Amino acid sequence: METVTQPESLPRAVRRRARAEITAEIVEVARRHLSTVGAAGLSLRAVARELGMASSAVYRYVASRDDLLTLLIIDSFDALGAWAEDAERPVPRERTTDRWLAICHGVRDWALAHPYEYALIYGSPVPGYVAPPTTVGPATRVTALLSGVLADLPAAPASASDGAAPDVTATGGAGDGWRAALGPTREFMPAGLSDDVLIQGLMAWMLLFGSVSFELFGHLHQVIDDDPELRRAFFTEEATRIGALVGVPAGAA
Amino acid sequence: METVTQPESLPRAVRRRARAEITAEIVEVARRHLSTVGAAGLSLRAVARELGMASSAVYRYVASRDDLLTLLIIDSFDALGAWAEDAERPVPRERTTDRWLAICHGVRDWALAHPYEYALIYGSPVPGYVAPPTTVGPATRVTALLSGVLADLPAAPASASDGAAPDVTATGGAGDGWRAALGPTREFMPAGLSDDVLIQGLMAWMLLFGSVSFELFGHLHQVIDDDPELRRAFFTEEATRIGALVGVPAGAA
DNA sequence: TGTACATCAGTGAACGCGCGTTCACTGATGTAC
DNA sequence: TGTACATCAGTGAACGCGCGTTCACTGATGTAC
Repeated sequence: METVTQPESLPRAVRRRARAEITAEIVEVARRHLSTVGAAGLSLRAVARELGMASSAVYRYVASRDDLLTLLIIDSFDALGAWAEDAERPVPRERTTDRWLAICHGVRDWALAHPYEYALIYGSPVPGYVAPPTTVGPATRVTALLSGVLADLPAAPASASDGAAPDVTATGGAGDGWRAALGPTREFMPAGLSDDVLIQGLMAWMLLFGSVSFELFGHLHQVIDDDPELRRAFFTEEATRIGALVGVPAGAA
Repeated sequence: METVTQPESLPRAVRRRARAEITAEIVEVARRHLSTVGAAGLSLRAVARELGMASSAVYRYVASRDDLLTLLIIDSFDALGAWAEDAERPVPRERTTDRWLAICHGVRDWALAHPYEYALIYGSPVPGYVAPPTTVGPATRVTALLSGVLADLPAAPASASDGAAPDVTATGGAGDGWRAALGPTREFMPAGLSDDVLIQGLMAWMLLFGSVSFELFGHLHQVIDDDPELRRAFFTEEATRIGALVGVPAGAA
């Protein structure tokens, strides 16, 4: 009766599930610790202590401190991506401006609610830590959302038509090296997009995260009013203008 | 003969100079350590060790580890500011485009040459550390340079004339809160600038540092070609387009 | 010119702490014959 | 149904390390009378 490739015995499956649950609990506690102590101060022992287990026991679930960091990074990228997706989902597909704003605000709201996780993924690299390739997938979820909106724009996205600056395309003497630099981006983007669209898109992406980082890391202190409502209004205006850089119409859709 | 307010005895002055020299040496060593170990890992004991003095001796010069961090932060802002100033200085005043590019490249070059100092001032905040007001002055040097260029633009800076997107000024329904949020900025800028000019300037500023941060913190991996020359060309194009956002002409001046 | 005193850079030991990781082990649970 | 074996979560002690900060002190140098 036993087939040759019996898939997995039941007790083994139970154990595996338990493993996964405890690993999740470890990551969860680590995430909380991150919020008080930062990435560099994160300690396996402290996590174990809070979970009431011997520090050595954690090594059954996590290979090393760096491994735990990796789990946290993936988790954070995923949480941010999911949050932004949730923010966009209820908006009807044709309301591209509102979708764009929803995504931008989604990123900012998540960052404000999870400042240390945001700093973990968009702040200074942890010295001595190298992110493994496992982390790149989750990192692209927001990018995918943003370019999804651009793909749904009615007219030719950006280029000479709307808000974007068209006459800048030809560089002032510096040459065309920047076009070659776009190589890796072109791999991941739908074919046929002009260099101009690509670089404007990248700049919009960097400006979005640059703005959120500046706000979160305190560089808007004594620059933009501290009042949360005003900050939000300022960001809305910013996000609108960022959208305009890539052809998202500014007026209400 | 002795006047009432004798200014300072010579030996006291000598001692003071010695103090300043040793303090500078401590900061210098700390800066080097920063490059291998990051802000969170910076250790007074390690610095003392390298200087060949007892760890307790450092406390004659520096009140605490946080105090040393503050010195490093001020130092870094100053170094970045000086570097950018040096980059702009040789460019003739009327060549505004070249000045703009020189400043942008100055920021980037310094950041690439001093990644950990850059991360110290523009990366994640160090948990538990609060920057004292002493640090704000040096932090504004680059900003001053950038707005200096804008002030020298021939026509009305930005607004409806050139590359910037003019029709975005009126927001799509979100209201005018963002104008109020500009309050602190208006204090530090020459009077008479429109809200539009201010917000575009802020966005240019954030995009400049956002771009440098993204490159330095590894977010351009698999996005922009790794080749340093191509990266530089890409940044030149970016800086040109950032300038266009605030009315810096794109063509060769 | 000489002596009592003040200043102050630097020492070295100590306090009390936390860390990552390894290792031999116990003991419960499942597996194969 | 029963027994020998394998798996594996979890323990607790240990290794070897580094940290920030304090404190009583030495000893050179300058100062005031």
